Amino acid sequence: MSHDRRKFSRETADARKAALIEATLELVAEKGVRGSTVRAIAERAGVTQGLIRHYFSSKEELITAAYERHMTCLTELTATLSEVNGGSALARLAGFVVASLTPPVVDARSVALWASFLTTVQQDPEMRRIHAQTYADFRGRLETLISAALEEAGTPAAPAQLRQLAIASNAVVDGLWLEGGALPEAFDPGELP
Amino acid sequence: MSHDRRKFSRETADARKAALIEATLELVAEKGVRGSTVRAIAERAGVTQGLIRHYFSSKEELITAAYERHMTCLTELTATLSEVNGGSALARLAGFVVASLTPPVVDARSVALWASFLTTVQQDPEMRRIHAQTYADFRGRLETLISAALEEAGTPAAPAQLRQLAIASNAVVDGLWLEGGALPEAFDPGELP
DNA sequence: ACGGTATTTATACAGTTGTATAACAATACC
DNA sequence: GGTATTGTTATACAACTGTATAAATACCGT
Repeated sequence: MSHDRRKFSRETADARKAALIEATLELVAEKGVRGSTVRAIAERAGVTQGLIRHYFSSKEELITAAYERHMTCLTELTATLSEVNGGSALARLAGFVVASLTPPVVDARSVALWASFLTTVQQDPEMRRIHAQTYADFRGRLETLISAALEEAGTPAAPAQLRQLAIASNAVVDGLWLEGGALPEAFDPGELP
Repeated sequence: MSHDRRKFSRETADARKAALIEATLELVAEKGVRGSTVRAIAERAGVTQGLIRHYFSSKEELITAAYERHMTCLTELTATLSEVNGGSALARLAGFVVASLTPPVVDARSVALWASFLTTVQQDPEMRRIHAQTYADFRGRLETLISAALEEAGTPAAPAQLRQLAIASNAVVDGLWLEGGALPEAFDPGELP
């Protein structure tokens, strides 16, 4: 009568962590951070709940890792998508902006994740750190591209001005990204960029 | 040794409900819906947890009521603020849009609430209903103002076109509102409108 | 002043949650 | 093939959460 012990196969640490993180992101997008229980996450990843603690020392650490993965994936995705149109510095800058305002970067799930993580970011210092770091990375890439484009145009800018330009561009892109993801039906394809 | 029973004063049903709803909104903005426990809400409202069930049949009903209150307050606030500049229909329309894109309507807490409620709205039919209703109300006011402004300009529009105009305006306002509240430091005062 | 009412508090309870630990078994290694 | 390693499961536990109910007390009408 004792329950049969469930079959399983061993996976590499990286594969398991990735599966757990992906399951976490799916669930957080649907139910929020507090609604994503370790049991539900484990079930979606196809494992039992105890395994989470084998790879992450706490739920908080898993959430943190998932947030970091999501954010870095977003900027890497836009960077990769923008690389296809090489050519002039201006074209590369334009490609980066367009990529960041086009699916799959602009995406309802990503905005749902943004919303779900917002509260946690406001309250947890480690989440704040990751937020600041990933934003700085994205803005840094933007700044580099802007700098190259301005030099190419023969109108190079001072570092302080560059920084301001990057901040402003980042704000516009962020806002439009949020808007596009939150109200997907409100825009024709290509209208956002 | 038995704990002294805490003193209390009776309040009207409306006052208590309002206090409980305000406490709920504060907490939801800080900790999210699931992070806002009935005990924490009651404590912030200065009562004990049992009282919540005396005025709301469940936590879900309280959350629902708080969401509805927040949304209707937002549109009533913009409507009130826009009424000061009466005059031409165009001026009233402009006032409405400007009010919806200016503090205190544009506000970090409101966006935090938007984010916190998003997951619940996606999952709970009653929350969805309230969402649809309050959005329809806001867009309806917008449509009325647009209609009046167009008639005033001598270029009245057909109902179908009016509807489309209202939808588009609503999307732009929503997006900018979200942007202004989420990235408050990114804009100079008055830049958003 | 005083009893009745119903607002408010206090307490209890079952289900869920994150965490901790022991038991088991899939795989690598010899 | 047998065995050690450790990835994985199963189980336990205390804290927390929403809900339910009984007891108490502030206030209104008389």
